[in-house]
Amino acid sequence: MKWPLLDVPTGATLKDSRSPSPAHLSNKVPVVQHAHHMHPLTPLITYSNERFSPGSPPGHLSPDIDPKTGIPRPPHPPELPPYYPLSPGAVGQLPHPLGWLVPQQGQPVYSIPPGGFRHPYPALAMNASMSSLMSSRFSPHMVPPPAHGLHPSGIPHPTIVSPIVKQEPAQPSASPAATSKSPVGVKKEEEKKPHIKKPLNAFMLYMKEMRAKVVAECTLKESAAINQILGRRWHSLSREEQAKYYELARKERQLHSQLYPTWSARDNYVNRGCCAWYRIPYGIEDAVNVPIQYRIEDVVPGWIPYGTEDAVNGPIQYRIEDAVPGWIPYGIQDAVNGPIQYRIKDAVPGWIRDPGCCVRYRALFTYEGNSNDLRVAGSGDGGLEEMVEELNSGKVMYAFCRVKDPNSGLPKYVLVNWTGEGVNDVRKGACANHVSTIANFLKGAHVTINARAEEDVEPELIMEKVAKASGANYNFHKESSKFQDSGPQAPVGSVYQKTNAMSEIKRVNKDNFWAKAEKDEENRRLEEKRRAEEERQRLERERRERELQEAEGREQRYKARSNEIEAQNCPPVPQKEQAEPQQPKGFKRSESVEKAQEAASLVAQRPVNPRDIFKQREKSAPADVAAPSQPGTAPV
DNA sequence: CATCCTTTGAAGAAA
DNA sequence: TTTCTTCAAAGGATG
Repeated sequence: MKWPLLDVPTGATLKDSRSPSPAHLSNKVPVVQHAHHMHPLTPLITYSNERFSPGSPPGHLSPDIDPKTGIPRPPHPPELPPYYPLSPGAVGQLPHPLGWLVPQQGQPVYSIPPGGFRHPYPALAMNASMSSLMSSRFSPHMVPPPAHGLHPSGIPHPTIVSPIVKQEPAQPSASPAATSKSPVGVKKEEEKKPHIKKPLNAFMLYMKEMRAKVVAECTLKESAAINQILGRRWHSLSREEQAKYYELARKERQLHSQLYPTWSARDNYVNRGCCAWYRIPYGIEDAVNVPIQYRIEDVVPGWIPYGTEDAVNGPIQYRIEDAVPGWIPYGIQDAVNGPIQYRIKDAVPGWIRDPGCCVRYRALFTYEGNSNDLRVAGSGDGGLEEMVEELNSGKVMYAFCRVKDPNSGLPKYVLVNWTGEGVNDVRKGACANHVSTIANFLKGAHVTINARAEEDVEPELIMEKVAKASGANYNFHKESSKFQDSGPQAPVGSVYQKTNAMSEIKRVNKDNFWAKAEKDEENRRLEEKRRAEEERQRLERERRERELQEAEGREQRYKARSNEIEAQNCPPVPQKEQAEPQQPKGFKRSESVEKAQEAASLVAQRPVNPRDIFKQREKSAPADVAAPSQPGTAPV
């Protein structure tokens, strides 16, 4: 889902928190972006199956000969390998694998960002090779820190990229110049604050190494398709083969944490910190002075969009005079009282389903004096107990509180219509007419409770009702006896006595008038609730249908692409489920005795003889050969 | 030109 | 503790 309202003019564009990073918010800044074949962490050494064995020091950490280049490599401390793999397919395009020996060609590991970090190796003893590296390439103390994340060699370091890619959308300093991709603008930004990338995980390392190979082997160039192939290949790798990438990833993380001890993955989040969830410019300044930014075409004079939109009615706007710094209105308001506001830090980024979803805390509403103006009397993070304490026996109040459904564990919202015992009857009657308005106003409520005394709002009682409302664990013994006497009391039978209408009316008028009125009101509320529920279900149904259609579309696209991948005659993807004879040449799983045993056990569990499968495949081979000419019919 | 797509795994936040 | 979200890379496809 996109934010239709929020197009920040400075270029510090907002994004949906659930969608991938926009390119300009991620790392695709040409001036600092490394070539795709460059590993972020010094791609100096190629992976080699023969030379790496998990559990023992990696082969490349000892002095040996690079099988590809024939050039000897120096030793390295095993606990801190500064060298990282190089994509084999990219060897020819890259700086020499031993570039670190040749100034201007190699890249260091994470360079020291300007502004300074702590010593990159706080806990490491420096051996001879290490010290030589440090003196020539690593020491931030001896070499002036490179500006804007550039290595002293002049080669931009891939791990540190322009800060603009991750800047907060609402940064006042985000000038248009800084957001352009001009080298000058980027450079300036980089000088201010570098962006340290995440260390690559095992799969990313694998992907980096294998991508070029896969691309070379098939005609598909689209990365998404290549990634699918790589993902399948990754799963087909043996544990030993994967282990080396996990090990490399582990070392990468270790090195990263040593170089950037204060770095956190959260630093790269577009929205940082709990109080910064809601980075949506909402038209007023919050406590940290986020500037006013919203799309001009969404502005109605005198009104401000608050960052979300109703699926049906478009942007929800609220009056400027109702804005309260640090607070965001739900966008729902009645005719008189203006919007209910909630704290920015309580906002859920991305969307607002209903008011209840936004209320991560309880809220209490009451009237302003004797007027009908509703105001927020209090709010907080406490539960029902705290809420009960704040109910005033001299006031009419409405409490909205989130609780946890004891059956499902899901959040439920409770609306308490509170009429204090000390409220005079005239006021009671007047406010009784507001109940339905309130119920409509706070649509998210799953349970509504009409209370006059503290015993009506016992947390246990409320939770019982919540449990009942969820439909599970229903226990009629727990049913309140409140309304039991309103049903037919007399037994049906020979002793049945005809009801005297007049006396009944009299009795009702005298004794049960208020009870009846309350019951009528209750019924009305139930009816409204039912309608609201129907509406909700309708919307939910529509949403499901929409999602279903989208899913079908995706499925079709996926199938089409899969067919295309097959039709492209890409390198076969070894499947663990397939019989051993199907394994492509060079696949080294059989090298592992453990794997062979595992495979044997799998074969033994098969109800069908793999040999038969193989024979069947042989028989159907001619048909398969014809498949590429008909991509649409190719097996997925 | 900006964004999406697509993969897995690590980290952090939220439930 | 479990679940969800974000971001790492890549570059063609898409709007």
